[in-house]
Amino acid sequence: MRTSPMLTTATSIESSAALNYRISQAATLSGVTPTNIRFYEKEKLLRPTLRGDNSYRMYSDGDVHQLRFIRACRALDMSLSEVRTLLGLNLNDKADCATARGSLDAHLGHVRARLAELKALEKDLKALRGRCDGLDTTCHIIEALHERADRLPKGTRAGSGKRHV
Amino acid sequence: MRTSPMLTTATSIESSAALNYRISQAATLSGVTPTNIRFYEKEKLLRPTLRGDNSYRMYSDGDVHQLRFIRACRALDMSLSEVRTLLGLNLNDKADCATARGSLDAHLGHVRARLAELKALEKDLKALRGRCDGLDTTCHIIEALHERADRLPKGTRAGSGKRHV
DNA sequence: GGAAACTCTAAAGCCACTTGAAGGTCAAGA
DNA sequence: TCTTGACCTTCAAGTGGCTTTAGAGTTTCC
Repeated sequence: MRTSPMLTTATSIESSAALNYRISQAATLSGVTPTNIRFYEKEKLLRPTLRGDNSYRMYSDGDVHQLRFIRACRALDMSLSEVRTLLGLNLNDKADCATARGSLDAHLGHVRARLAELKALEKDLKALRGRCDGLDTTCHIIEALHERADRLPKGTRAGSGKRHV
Repeated sequence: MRTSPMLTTATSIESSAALNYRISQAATLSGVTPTNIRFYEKEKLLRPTLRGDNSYRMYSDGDVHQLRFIRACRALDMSLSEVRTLLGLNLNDKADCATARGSLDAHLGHVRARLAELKALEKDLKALRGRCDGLDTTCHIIEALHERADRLPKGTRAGSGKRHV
């Protein structure tokens, strides 16, 4: 990786912030892959990126910060739409603060719900696993799975396509 | 829902098991939606379904059991490919039993890993939430999120697209 | 001047479904 | 007989958050 590349002049730019980085440098600085940066742009988590003469995307320190902000939110497992909301909020606006708190509360609720599901799941799987040590002539795991199929209540539907551990 | 429909004769069928149900009846009995049954067929979790003269799919009690078996596995959050494996296993085969145990152990491992992640996440979110009650002039949640962005280590990548609470 | 390393775009693949469109089949009622 | 509407059929596209692939242009280094 080059440490101080020759930059093409970014002609289409008037703004004050210096556009010092090409996409892979922004990637290194932010910890978000180039492909993923383009994806975030497409998803409007980043402003339409300014381009140099060669049509290469150019990024400022502010852009890098924003990418890191997105990464911090994603590390908290927030959805991109939650992140989009958070990105637009003003630090000193009471209403925006309420929005942030609401968003966080909702997210925390989801996390706790999933946590409860997974705990129940672990218990269930552990019990199932405990039934079989492979020494017997019949496999008590497969057996129990078939018994389960017969006992299944009407209501319990299969997963809704979100999760998968 | 009709309780005893006039069945079209299933001409293309020699097998012994009676094909008593149309798709929506199989759906009711198994708790898997008709659309989802067709999807499972496409994904080869069900044999190519036998058809009546009108090309309607027809199901036996064994098919219904198999659907419920799939549902039981999905309720344990197994992937369709894990389910596919499990479906082919013989109750009285030592090797198959080892396969079942291996599959379950791996799955349990995934669940536990995710559980650990989510626990850490909850703690983190709780701490973040605790920073702000909305009474101050600046929002300490938004603030903390931006600080986090600046402190983020290089390595920690955003989610890999599997989860989301 | 040539090769490597970057950049670009657009499209498809992943998982487990769900939704929608456009049409065929069948039993009951007017 | 004709219509209504509840079922059934197929194929395609949408969901989320990416990754991967293909094909082509640009820059940098030797």
